[in-house]
Amino acid sequence: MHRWSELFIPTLREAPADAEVASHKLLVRSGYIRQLGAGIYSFLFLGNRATQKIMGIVRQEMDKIGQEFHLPTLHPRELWEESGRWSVMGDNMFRLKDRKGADLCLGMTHEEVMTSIARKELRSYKQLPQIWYQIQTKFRDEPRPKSGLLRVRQFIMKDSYSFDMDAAGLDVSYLKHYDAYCRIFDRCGLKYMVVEAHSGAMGGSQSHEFVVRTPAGEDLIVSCEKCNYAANMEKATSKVDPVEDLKPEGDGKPLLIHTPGKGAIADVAEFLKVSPKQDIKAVAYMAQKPGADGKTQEQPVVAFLRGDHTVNEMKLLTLLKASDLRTMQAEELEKYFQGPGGYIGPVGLVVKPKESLVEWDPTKQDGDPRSMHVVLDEALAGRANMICGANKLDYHFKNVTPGRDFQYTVAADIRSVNAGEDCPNCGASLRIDTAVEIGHIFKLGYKYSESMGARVLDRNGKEVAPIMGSYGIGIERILTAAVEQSNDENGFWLPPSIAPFEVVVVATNTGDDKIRTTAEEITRSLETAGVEVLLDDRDERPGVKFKDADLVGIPFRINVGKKVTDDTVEVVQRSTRQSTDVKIPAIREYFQGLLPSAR
RNA sequence: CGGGGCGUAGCGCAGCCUGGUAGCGCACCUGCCUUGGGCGCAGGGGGUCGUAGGUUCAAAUCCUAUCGCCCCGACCA
Repeated sequence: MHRWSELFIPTLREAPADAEVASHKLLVRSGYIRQLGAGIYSFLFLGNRATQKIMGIVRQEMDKIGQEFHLPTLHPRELWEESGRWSVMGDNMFRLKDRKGADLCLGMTHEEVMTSIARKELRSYKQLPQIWYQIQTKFRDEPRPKSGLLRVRQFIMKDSYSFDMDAAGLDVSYLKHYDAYCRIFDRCGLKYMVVEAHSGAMGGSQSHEFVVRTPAGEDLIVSCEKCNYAANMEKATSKVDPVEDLKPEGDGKPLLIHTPGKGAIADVAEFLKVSPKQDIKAVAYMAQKPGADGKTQEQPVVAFLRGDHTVNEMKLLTLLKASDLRTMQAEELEKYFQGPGGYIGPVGLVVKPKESLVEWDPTKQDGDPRSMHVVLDEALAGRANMICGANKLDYHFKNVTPGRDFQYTVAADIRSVNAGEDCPNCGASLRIDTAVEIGHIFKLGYKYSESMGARVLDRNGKEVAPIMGSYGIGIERILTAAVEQSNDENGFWLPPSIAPFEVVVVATNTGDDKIRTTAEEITRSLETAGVEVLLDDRDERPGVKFKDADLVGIPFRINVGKKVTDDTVEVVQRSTRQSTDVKIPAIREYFQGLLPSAR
């Protein structure tokens, strides 16, 4: 029997001053967690019970599709060099040396370890497919840990990896995960969304994020008000609203006009009495990518968008197969555009051919040192007679038509979606919300199997690399998201499936023998019926116990009080505050009817 | 890494500007009292004022350095 009087449940009347988001304040106040350092938390009794229950659900559902391993946290440098991520991960990876001076790191994720097992052991197509998973602590040296458990440097993650013979097999493994994740998050009682996600500059073809909407979240999610379209900001698109082009002036050729001091889109548009939608916005970058020698390679890129749109740098990175972007310095603008910032434009540039996007080799010069990638946002395709910078201080062009007056390397979707734009599927309005990412599934492709030399023989005796997927779930984030979605000023309530206890029995007056013994009997009776019960038998005033019961996330409370003389107790549902009188002999049956559906 | 803020008892804070006995609320301990929403009364314990150096007769307070934590931004396959 779990007696509150004998347990360590350090509840606080006030939240720590440095807690900002609801889940952080409440998890600390309720005695679930305590902070040890920036982004490092201890889980106390209640917190541990909740996370253990979450892991139990994850394990049950994952066991239906895969096999659980337990892999090392400590990884040798050589392993990560094989995949190239020893350098790619940069400062986000915790690194250390052993006594002999050998480099090690703490695992951020386990593609390398899993692949190293696969390459040693998997020999034949007959052994595939495989799905291997683990529930393990991961380490990431976040530049800025924040928001309690939402962004931390050490956290528990369920991560799994699939190995298949071909893309069709990967589809099956991917779908198995998709379904398992839905079951897991359903069972955890979360109101989640599945969104299309950016699949990364490192390759990979398809990806979904599982997210929970909350103001505390850091992900931006675009979703349709009407249909089921949903995607994260890095991936989302919208229908381009039609714009009526300006009429050509003069002979219709680009016309140089004096626009003194009007370097910003808004100023130019106002000066010329047109909408920013008639302007071409230019953003010039140096795209970066680590070279084979570990040094950063750079090449120039300019993006052209409609004046009222903004660049989605993640889309641009993906398009360019680059790892980083930085905006051009003044002298670089001068070099490539012969013009100052605010007045750069597409006319007269030296455009790299489309093939150069695939052959990412900035060291290879194609004659003209001014040549660069010119990326046109698709919203500009088909437009005519636009306004743009003339690559000359205080001058713009009118009458500029893409394709006629300037060429470009490629036209693609590189803009960010704005709230209220039209859904690409159904045309209804799009909304943007913040959300917490709780799970991510990802088609990896051949990146790791190829770079690390995993090979199996196919049916024809030919050696092929297995195709991989990787799939993650943040255990603590499930708890955090659950708290974020169900709390008030008095505390929070968890679904019974992940709450540390399903019921808290409050003996309102422990000085009263009848009340105390009845509370104990009810607790024992429910426990034998398989209900997880916490008995609050502390010698405290009722108010103290009610406040604590409201605080600590337990979904049901039984008040054992004066009504025992009537053979009656109150059952209070934390989420609604609804109280029901139940006869004591019927209490067990009452919860047996209530809980299974709520679990 | 850039900008801002904060380190004083377990938690929340005051004191610092203007140097001189370290304080308040909650929590904790003892006793009494009370028992349906953090009850009341009385008594009590607990702090090298983040750390190191400096200035001074004297430093929580002024100066310097350093460490830690929080927030905004950058960053976040």
